Amino acid sequence: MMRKNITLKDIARELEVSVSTVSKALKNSNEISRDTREKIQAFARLYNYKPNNIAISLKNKRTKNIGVVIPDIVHHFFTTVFRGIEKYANGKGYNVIVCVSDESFDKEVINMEMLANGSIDGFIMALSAETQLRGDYAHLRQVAEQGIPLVLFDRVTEEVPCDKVVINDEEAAMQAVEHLIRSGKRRIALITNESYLHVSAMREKGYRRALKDHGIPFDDTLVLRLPYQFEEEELSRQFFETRKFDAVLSVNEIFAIRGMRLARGQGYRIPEDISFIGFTDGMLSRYSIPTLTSVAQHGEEMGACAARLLIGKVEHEYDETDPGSYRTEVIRASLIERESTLPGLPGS
Amino acid sequence: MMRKNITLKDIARELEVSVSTVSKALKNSNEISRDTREKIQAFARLYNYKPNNIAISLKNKRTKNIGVVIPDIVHHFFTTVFRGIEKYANGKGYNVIVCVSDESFDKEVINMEMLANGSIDGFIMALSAETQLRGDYAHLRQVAEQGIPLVLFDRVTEEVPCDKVVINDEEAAMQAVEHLIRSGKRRIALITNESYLHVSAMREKGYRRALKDHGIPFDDTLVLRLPYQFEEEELSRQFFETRKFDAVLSVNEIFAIRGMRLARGQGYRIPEDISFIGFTDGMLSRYSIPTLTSVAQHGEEMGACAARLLIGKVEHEYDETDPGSYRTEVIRASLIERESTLPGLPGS
DNA sequence: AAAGGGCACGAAACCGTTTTCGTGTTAATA
DNA sequence: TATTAACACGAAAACGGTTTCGTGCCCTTT
Repeated sequence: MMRKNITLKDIARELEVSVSTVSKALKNSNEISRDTREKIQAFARLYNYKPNNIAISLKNKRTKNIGVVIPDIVHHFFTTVFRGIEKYANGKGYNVIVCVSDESFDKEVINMEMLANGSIDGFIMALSAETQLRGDYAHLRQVAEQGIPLVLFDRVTEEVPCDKVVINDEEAAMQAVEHLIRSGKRRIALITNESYLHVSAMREKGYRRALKDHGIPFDDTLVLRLPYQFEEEELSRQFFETRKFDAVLSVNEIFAIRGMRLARGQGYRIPEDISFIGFTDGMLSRYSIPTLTSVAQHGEEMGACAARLLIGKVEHEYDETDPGSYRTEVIRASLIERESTLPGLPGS
Repeated sequence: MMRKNITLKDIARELEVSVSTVSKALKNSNEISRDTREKIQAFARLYNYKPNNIAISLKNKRTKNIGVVIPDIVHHFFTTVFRGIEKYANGKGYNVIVCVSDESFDKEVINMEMLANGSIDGFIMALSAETQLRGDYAHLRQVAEQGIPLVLFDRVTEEVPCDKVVINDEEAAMQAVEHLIRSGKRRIALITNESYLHVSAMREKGYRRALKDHGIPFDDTLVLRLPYQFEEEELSRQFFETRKFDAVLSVNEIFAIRGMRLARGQGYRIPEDISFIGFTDGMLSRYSIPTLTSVAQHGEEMGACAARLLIGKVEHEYDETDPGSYRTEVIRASLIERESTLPGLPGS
């Protein structure tokens, strides 16, 4: 006895009034007499009337959906951001459609096209690695031209004019390195990925600047560049065996954790012999042995911020050709000190 | 110069034909002459015509969206399942709308109602803790009555007739305990959460059965029940200080990792003095020290299976009053052996 | 030459709302 | 009593498609 959802027309027929009357009555329009209103509302309640979202969307060209396109969902940072987005959006009555680009340019394009034809009111995205590598942002510009608001977070590019939410990567890396220097370390290694990721480049920049500011020469042999999320044990092993350093800054959590394991395996004490700091304060940092000092990115805050910017654009008019109407919000990272570093000197 | 998306009507006006002709031409209907078809198609391509998804949804009462309601998104297992759902659904041309219930009954209800009015073609859900605690499934039944297909995974209930995807929790727990027993352990502790979660209850059942099958008496003092995701260090500490055991089975990863840390803190060697096995094979299991033997739940497979079942129901007629039309798929868990357990005796 | 049959296209209904613009009735005003 | 305003409601268009059912025209057939 599957009772299909009841429509305005059904109510109108049953109560022998017109659909327009029903529609108005349900919105409590005082164009309709008190009597009729109450009768219609009672009937609607009785039969559990719920307006059809699709029809409403078609009518007012607003779906109350926002599209989120991210490179990966099984990833602590992205899910944290997503939580922030979802919470804020839900509070504003929006639903969230997620598409995963899997770090692939093509999937990113396809996903955006699927959604850009009426399914959503705006996009929140982090660019896939491949997209950043190719530097092809035509699909983003096209969406912008259609008048669909777009907010980029974390994995952003300067080549597309839109709202952005980033962390102060360069500064955060600097501060992390300075923290190491203050605790007496001088030979500081960097573990990063092949640098087509904008964020990695920024972090490396901060790393170099901190060294320079403290008169420590940059040594390229102390930089280990690993393929993205590829378990290249051999490269790392060699690095830890042949290079001498007393601290490590890693652009992500995994590389740091794997580094710590290798270092311990080779008999180093952490943090006495080698200190470690990683970016992305996830589960691993909190539960590793030793626990990992890390740069917290406040993903939930980023997500909420991105959603706020997007919904602002969706609900209010703006001139999308005016670069001045776009904001870039910086969510400041903070260093969470744990066992993998020595405390800095007091008074700093 | 925001050029809005072009519509059938625009094309029709420009080419001086009717909308129906345009519609048919674009679908390559041979009701339309070759000439006209080509002209219209060329024009459409030139102006980058894309049909409006919302209009299509309204017309054929199919949104090609599926709704996923899960208790938490910053959670390795759920995101893994989600990835499976997303991949399969995307392959079939579906988009996925995610709502997070935050383990709250009310949010679960509200989210479902938001989506049930035309936004989606079907639901995939894992029940919130609070919903299971209350045992109130009216919102699920209501959705089913509306003819909206529903698939439950992992956090399921027998009280709602629908498709389900579960793991063989009881059996997997049994096998884990047997693995411990085979490696010579006899006093096996269980760390679980307050058992209104169906899965936890099942795992405890398997734990008990394994003990019984091997003639080991069940000892209630060896069961530690922790509040859900609540960092109750004191309870755990007491447990590890006052009870004597040589192995631990934990219903999740976190409890196991925290247990290992406590045990090591008290001078126990792992796995020689105490072995550990945890459920949910996530990041922590792979990177902890020692690495944690764990029961892998194959989340991605579960997700794909759930999506397959759902889309099957969405696209084909079925009798929702016939219990025989519902399937329960069991995805078998597998034990991943790592450093936290001794290998079982050979030949087993 | 009349009948029949394709062919190529258009009109219109429909999906479920919202919203504008009448319009008939009643009550208040001049 | 005639005018007008307020009131309560309905008709119809609109959102952007799909689909059914005509229908006019031309060509073939008897």
